[in-house]
Amino acid sequence: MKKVTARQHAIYNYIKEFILLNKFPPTVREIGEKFGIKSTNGVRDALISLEKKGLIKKFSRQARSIELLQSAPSIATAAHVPLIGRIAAGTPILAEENVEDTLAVDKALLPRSSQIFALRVQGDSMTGDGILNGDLAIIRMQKNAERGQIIAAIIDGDATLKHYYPSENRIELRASNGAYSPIIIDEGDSFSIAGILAGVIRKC
Amino acid sequence: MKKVTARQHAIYNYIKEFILLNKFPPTVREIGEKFGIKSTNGVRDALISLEKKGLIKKFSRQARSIELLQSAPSIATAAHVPLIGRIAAGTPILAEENVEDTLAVDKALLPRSSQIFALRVQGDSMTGDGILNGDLAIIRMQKNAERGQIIAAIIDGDATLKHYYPSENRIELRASNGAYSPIIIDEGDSFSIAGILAGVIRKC
DNA sequence: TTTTATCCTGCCCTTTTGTTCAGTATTTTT
DNA sequence: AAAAATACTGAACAAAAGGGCAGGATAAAA
Repeated sequence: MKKVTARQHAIYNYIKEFILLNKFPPTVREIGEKFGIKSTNGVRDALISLEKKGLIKKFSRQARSIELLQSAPSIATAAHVPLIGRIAAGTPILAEENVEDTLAVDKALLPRSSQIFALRVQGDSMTGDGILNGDLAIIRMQKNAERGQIIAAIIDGDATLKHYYPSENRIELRASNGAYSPIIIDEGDSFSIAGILAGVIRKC
Repeated sequence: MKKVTARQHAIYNYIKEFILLNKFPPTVREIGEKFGIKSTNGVRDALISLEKKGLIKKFSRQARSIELLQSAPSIATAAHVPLIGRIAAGTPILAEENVEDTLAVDKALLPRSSQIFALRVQGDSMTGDGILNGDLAIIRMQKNAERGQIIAAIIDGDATLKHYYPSENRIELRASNGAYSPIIIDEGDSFSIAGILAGVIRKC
């Protein structure tokens, strides 16, 4: 029980191709037919070997239950995040009516274990941070932020990106483009933090 | 036979989840068990409806052979582009030894029907265009460019992003950060256009 | 109201499919 | 050389799984 033999590898590859083509794994007999193995037990031996070597997983007595272990890379790398358009008054951000579309993003670019959404940037107030008009901002949902971080702020139902500078009794939201003056949020104003900036995606 | 009923949708969703979890579709009985349907025929009716409505495909008399049709978006919206590290001398850009990783990108962000790769931006010479150090630049492969476009240029095996300004007997590659002077390429210098900028992805 | 579709039960049948047992020949390890 | 793993045949078995028939109760559409 050392290496994967050529035969075993061929069988493994066939299973892989079969799944790619059919979306479900082949039966023992289908494999046997492909390789001219007349006894189901011949295939069985190969499958047991492949399982011992950690290439596949079989679920006992279940039809078409071969699972490939080594080769998971295909789909797993992309996550789908909702693209938020306008935020309807009184609705949570991720409410269905706010979702304009979904966007595939590589998981490596996202923080794990938190809710994420995307927002289309309007205006050039954040060009100083390399965020241009029309960019998609990836936002990690959270209710609080640290001083200076770039946050997605909800002001009167509109979402904007700004640097967060809180003080005693008011919050200052600063742009990174010198042409814009800070927005001052006083107590009682309609304001909330939707999340903090986790990434930017641009189509040129 | 019009809309998908709530029940049918629930069953469809269960199949979807099951596949996600197990990598292979459930049996008729497994579905029935989940929903408290005691007769396989109860499930069968639902599956026949779902098939009529084009949501699934069943292969007759084959175990675990339900295939989801509508829910292709999960894969279809993402494309995998190679992330190019250093470009080994004399190799084509997409040669395997140059590929550092692969990156999932939403197809909507990519130009169709052309070869695409990604490049990690080194340095801050293009901050004027909102391209920061460490950003991933999405490049559409092509050998020529128009004046002023942002290109990925290969100079002595290294790839850089610059604005392309050709003239009679030399090429000027301009940065968009004022602190950098243009690079002048004379005839005979090792230079080639790898492609033009098609997008930017940043992780904050 | 009549028809059609949905969503079931219950029972039975047939096919599909995984498993097991008893061997055999060959190759690889130890 | 002996032991272990590979790579099968062949037959038989039992469980798993899909399909069919005969309804029934509701709900939705015509």
